[in-house]
Amino acid sequence: MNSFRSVAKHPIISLIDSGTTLKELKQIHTQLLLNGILNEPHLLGHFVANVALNNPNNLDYSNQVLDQCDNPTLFALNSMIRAHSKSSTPQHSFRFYNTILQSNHYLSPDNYTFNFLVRTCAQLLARGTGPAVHCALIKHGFEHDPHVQSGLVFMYAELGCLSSCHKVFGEIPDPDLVSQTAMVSACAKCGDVGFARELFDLMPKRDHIAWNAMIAGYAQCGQSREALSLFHLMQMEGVRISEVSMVSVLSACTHLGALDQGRWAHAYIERNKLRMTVTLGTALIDMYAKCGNVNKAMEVFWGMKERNVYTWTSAMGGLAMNGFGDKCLELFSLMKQDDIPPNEVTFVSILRGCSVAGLVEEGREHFESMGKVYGIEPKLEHYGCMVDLYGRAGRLDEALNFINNMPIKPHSGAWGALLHACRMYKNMELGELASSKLVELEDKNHGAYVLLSNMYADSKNWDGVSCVRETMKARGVRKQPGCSVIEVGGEVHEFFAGDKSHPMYDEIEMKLAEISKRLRQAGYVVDTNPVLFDIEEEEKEDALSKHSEKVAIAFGLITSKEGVPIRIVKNLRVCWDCHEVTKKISEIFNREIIVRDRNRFHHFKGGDCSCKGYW
DNA sequence: ATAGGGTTAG
Repeated sequence: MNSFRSVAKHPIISLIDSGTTLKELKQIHTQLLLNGILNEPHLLGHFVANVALNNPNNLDYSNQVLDQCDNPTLFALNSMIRAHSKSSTPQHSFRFYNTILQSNHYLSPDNYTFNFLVRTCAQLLARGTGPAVHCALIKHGFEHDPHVQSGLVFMYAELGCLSSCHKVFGEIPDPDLVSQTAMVSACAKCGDVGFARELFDLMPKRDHIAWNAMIAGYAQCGQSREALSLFHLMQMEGVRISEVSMVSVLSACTHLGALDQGRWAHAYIERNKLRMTVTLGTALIDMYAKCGNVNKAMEVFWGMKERNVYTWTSAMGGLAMNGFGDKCLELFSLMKQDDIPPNEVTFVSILRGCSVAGLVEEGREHFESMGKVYGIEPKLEHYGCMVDLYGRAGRLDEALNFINNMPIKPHSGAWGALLHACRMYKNMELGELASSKLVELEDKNHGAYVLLSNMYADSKNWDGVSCVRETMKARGVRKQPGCSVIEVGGEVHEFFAGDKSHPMYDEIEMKLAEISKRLRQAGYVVDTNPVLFDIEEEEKEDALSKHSEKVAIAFGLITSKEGVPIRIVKNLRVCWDCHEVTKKISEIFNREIIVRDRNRFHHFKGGDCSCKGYW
């Protein structure tokens, strides 16, 4: 019917285009060889491009085909650079670039070549090569090509060079929607979300991609509330909402611990039949797991048709964070059966799983296997996990020994993990060492001081406590204010320690008094040790009852119905007393309380906590 | 015959 619109295609081109998988393309290749057709450079170029672009993760075959050709076309070589720029081996792009350069002017790179090459550099995070490619493309006269320009903005953003982004963008005489969006995204990626917003507001036209870029920018900078409110504005303006928008929305909910809004987002996705991509599924898993609903996270996980390394790693990390170390390791076995190769992030999840399950030997084996089996060099994070693994198991000497034998300089994370273990296992001597090492590395690390002071307080060494206090004062180190958030009725309420500004504060105070009373009636004695400073007992009891999570829990008890779990997200680790008190509250008020602290989850129920006393 | 902007795990 619409044949009048179709353009006559070369029959061989049609044949080549009919194949997408390697198997199909190999059959087509045989056919073409038999007919001697591949001597025609244009057709060979088209074939190579088709093979490479349809199979960016398996480029051996396209390489072989290209090798059979004496004089590959620029089109074929550009296609190879393009395919490699998106592959797991982007560095090979340069081989084809060199082929072009060494062809004795038979070929010369064009705007396509440089556009793909710039994207390769972005992918590689090539801080040295990126600017060199930029120089080369200027020499060849392509710096004013709009595709190349937006590519450069993208590349410099990936390299974290915001000033170069500004320079390139500033030289675009009349930036269009696409380059403006690239710049919005670049500024946000480099942390200047304020400027990104200014640009966004100044854009004469904004399509749904521009909105997505801005919302993602807020989400990536940790400005989750702004991300959500901009999303609501987007809805009101009637802009098209896609699965890409929802990934950022879910990410914002994850960081806020806003389970209700996350559930709403999930329902929205289903109601509007948005495409359940791997990325979106992974964002859902992460949201449910980090909002404390690990069962739902796994339900989504098992429901997915396709899973990539992000999906597996998120699910494993979620299980570990919620205390299901054994389940995390089971999942790793299945991941291997599925032939998904783990990466360095996966090993962070694995080691955390071993740590919460107390599986020291197994953790050590996984750590060893990183380099030996997978060719992944352990990084600082992994060393930190290992110290935590030994420390949590109470094997403090081995933890110290591990630190002392690290091939790279131990970072604050390693000493911090040791210090934490020292507090849990009350090893003052090692704790003092770990704390001093931590301070040596970061003299403003408040955790180093607070933990040490708490250790002194644990052993009633009040001189030690005041000594730490003096040092902190002298060095201008301030304790990070504790902050807990709780979502009620789709709204996120924030409580800072000691802050009385909440409109319902009087009611909260009454609830806190009731909690204290019922705890005392149940025979619970408030432990005054964890307070940082040596203050009067009376005040201590009061100060303790004002830790932000207790205020949030009191608020939760007032505002939510019986039987509904109370979910809190805290910016610091839970203190010992709050942990004990929350256990008791969960029993006395018969309420499940789920606290996500800086490190992991605590599911309090019936007087017990899922962390079993170690966190 | 090829190209540009938005999304996930530590």
